[in-house]
Amino acid sequence: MTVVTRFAPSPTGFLHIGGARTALFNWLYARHFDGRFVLRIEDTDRARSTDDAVAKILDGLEWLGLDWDGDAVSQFERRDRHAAAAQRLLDEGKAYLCYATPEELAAMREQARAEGRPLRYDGRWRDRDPAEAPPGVDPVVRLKAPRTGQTRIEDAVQGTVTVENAELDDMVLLRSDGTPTYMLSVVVDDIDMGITHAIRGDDHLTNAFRQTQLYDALGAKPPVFAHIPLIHGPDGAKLSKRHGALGIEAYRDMGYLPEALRNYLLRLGWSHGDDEVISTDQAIAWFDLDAVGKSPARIDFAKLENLNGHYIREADDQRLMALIVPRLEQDLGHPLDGTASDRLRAGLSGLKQRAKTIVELSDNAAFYARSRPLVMNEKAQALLNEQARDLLAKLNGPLGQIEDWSEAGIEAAVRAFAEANDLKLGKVAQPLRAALTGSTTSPGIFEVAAVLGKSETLGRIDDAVRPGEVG
RNA sequence: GUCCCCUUCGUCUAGAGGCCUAGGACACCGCCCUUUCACGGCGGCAACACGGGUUCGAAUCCCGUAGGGGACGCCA
Repeated sequence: MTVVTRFAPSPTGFLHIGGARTALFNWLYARHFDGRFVLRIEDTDRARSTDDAVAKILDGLEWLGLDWDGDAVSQFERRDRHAAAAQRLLDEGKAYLCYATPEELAAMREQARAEGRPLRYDGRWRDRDPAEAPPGVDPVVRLKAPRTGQTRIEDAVQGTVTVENAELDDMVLLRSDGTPTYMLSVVVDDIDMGITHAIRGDDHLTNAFRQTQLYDALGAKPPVFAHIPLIHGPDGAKLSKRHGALGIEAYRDMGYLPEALRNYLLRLGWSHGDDEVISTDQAIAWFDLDAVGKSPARIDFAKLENLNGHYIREADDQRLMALIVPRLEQDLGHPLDGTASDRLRAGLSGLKQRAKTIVELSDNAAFYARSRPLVMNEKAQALLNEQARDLLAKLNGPLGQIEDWSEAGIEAAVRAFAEANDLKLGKVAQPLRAALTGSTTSPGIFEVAAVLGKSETLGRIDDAVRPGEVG
């Protein structure tokens, strides 16, 4: 039997980090078994679903590299199919009309809470004659769920979980306006779409019981359920906006690479021995549900950053250029010219060793793209005291004489200069770095000078030597 | 409140009765490399929630306690 998994987000917001991981697990599972991974938009709540949210979710999945098979299915468009299923259950006596009003139900819940009883519908219309229906009330359709015995699910992650049927009430299938509820839609769609494995957040575990009852009523076999633990914030509390329940596009904007996020999310709740850096191909080869943990995990940005740094170092230069150039152009306020692009390309391998995010990479690359005179940051300014400026002024002579303007040639000249003046290399290199980059940290300074070229290097040194005299 | 689930270093986790004086990774702290910052290398700090069992032997099995989480909608 072919494995069919699905990701079924409701388009009421962005694709958040938990949803992204759920999608990833479903995707990996399907790819591992050479099955299908389908996408279903759960848009039955018309008031809260927006096209914008759908677009954002699709974009997020694409960016993450999680491709789905076939077209995304709109659950709302299948509402007739869902309603028909409810009607069938009604005809078969497995469902009934309930005339309890929302106000009535709210009162029921409130009273139950006050009395310390479980909060559930008491089934008052379950066996009542519809002839007693109050006038002017549109009924909902409820499942006539079993009241005795137990419902059991064999969860691929959580194991066997059992609940007394007495704990469950009769769920609403069709609302009073005739539209299907989530519970009904999910089950009917999962059956119709041939879903074999429902991998989703642990918050759905209790839904799985009700859904199992519905499967029974519909005479269908439930899929394999796999409820994966939720992701918590760094403080252990439920993930909220201030933690990182951000849209996936926020992670992109913070400068994370999709493969880094995939790797990070994969390791959150899943493991393969001591392996940490796991390529997507390896993940597909190794992924299975039995290695998914049962307890919730906290999100840890430090680890994500570390992984991101790793993938930046591995990334192709061409690709990184495409990521940083737009950022730089925005920062600079103008398009980059050919010289700037050439310098970036030449300096990139040195830069990417030192960046943990694309934002950092772009910021650290800016000095290659900026034109003279450079703005110095505070530390660089402090470093360029009178003594350092004198030194740089003296250094310009030997640098100007260099024939072979290469990293090695420059290094040889600077080292000779330092030796001749009885200085440690650092005494010369740091002022030089400040002058050339406007900062006290950068890639190797000889590399920087080589990339900048002779005249730009000499010019930047001049600017630093006479800070007040330039524009 | 009711039901369900979870509990190994700060964090993510390895561990499926003896291989555990509990391993790895991130973070943190040293040292090395070094022109800075990174990378890399070496070393360090640091955990089986608690209490009872079962067993020759328990992080691993059972029971309880505590803590945490989730669900309880005509939301999904």
